[in-house]
Amino acid sequence: METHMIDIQQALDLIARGTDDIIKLEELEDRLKLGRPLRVKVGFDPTAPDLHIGHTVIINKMRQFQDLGHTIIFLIGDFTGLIGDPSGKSATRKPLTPEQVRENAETYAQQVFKILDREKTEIRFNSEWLNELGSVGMIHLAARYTVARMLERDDFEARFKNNQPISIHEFLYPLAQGYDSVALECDVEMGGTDQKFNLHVGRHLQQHYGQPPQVIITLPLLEGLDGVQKMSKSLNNYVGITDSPDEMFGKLMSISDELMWRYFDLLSFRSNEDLAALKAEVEGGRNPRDVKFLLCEELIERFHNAGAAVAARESFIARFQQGQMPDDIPENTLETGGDGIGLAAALSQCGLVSSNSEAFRMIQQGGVRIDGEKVSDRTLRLEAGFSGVLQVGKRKFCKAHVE
RNA sequence: GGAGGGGUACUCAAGCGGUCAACGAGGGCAGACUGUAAAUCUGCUGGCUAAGCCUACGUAGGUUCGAAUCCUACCCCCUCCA
Repeated sequence: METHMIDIQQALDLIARGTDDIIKLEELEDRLKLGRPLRVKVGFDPTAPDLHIGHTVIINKMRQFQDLGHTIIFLIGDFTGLIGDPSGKSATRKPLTPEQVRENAETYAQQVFKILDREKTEIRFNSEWLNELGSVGMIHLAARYTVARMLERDDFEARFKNNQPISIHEFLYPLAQGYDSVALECDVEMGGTDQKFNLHVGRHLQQHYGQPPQVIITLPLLEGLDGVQKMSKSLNNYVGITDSPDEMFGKLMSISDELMWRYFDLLSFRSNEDLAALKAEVEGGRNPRDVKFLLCEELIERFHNAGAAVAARESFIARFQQGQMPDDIPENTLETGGDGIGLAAALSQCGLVSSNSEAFRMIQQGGVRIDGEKVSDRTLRLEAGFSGVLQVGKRKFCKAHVE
């Protein structure tokens, strides 16, 4: 491969865009000058195969590396998954069976190749070499790091100071992850900003094993729809990349104006000049809603297609600006043996509320409608032969038939 | 091994014999306003055959007219000392 100085500078600029930190930039430059495809590792947890747009921040970056001719190692942490990344959460993970891991990996692949180039992606599992390592190997590995250094890690330090428990095995997580870099002879490892410590351990271990230390690149974590906590499925503040176009549109429209710009920065492929222009327009009086439409459409186009994006926008406008009912209302037939059914029970059976008690509450609060008409009588019965659209709140609908 | 602290609803966190289906905060849901935004205001936030009843404060018993609150045993968690 012919490489020229100018190409390298361009590559560096592209890689650096949107990153949080690169350690070290000079080393990255040196590696690029080698003129061979670099081995770039990114690790994923095997327990959460449903990717959301927060994950795509890094996946986009992976794609950029591929476009520059480098090799992406999509590492599935099936071994480290037994430990669970100690960052933040304390829930213990249930070990997955090899079949589950394989299934999850397959799901990952389907989703991730909407962005990545399959030809330039190596999918690996870290149980491959970590099982091999054995207890003796693990002890040797553990001997490469000190407790004091381990406690430098922010979340360990905080927990230690606050008398929160830290289990010994949690120390093994960064070591195992770091060893992955040794086993794979990585040139670069990328991760979220919360991964910085783990990535550093990789550098450290590689040096012990006589390898040049990997360059580490951290990327910002995308905030969830609430704009505060990081996007995650468990917090239910995410947009899944397999969400339907309508879902994506609705969820993305619900983010705050401020957050919208963050999403543009991290998710949009628009140029910086483009974004600056949009910002200026909004400041000049353009309705931010319409700019948010652009964001929605770009992302839906990416994960579905252009037609779906337009359709989603139109259905959004019809439904929420003009108050029309959606076309795809689920239907439900309620068997009552001809006696009719109480409204609360009907709502509950249609799955619009989780219990009769909740149904009563919703009725009391004026959140229930039948065919668009607000209902306030909690004792209302739907007689046999009834057929109509039950609605709870603004977005839950069900077409019910009573028999 | 010793000493101490703790286990309360989705989460955090009060309560420490009745007025506790359990303060407060966060989250969530609903209503108003709207751009399904933010902000703000209001209400709700265990279940049921629903003005009544049932199940809930780590588990199992006990004391009491009455317990989340007292007693006993057990389980689990944390800290400190060894």
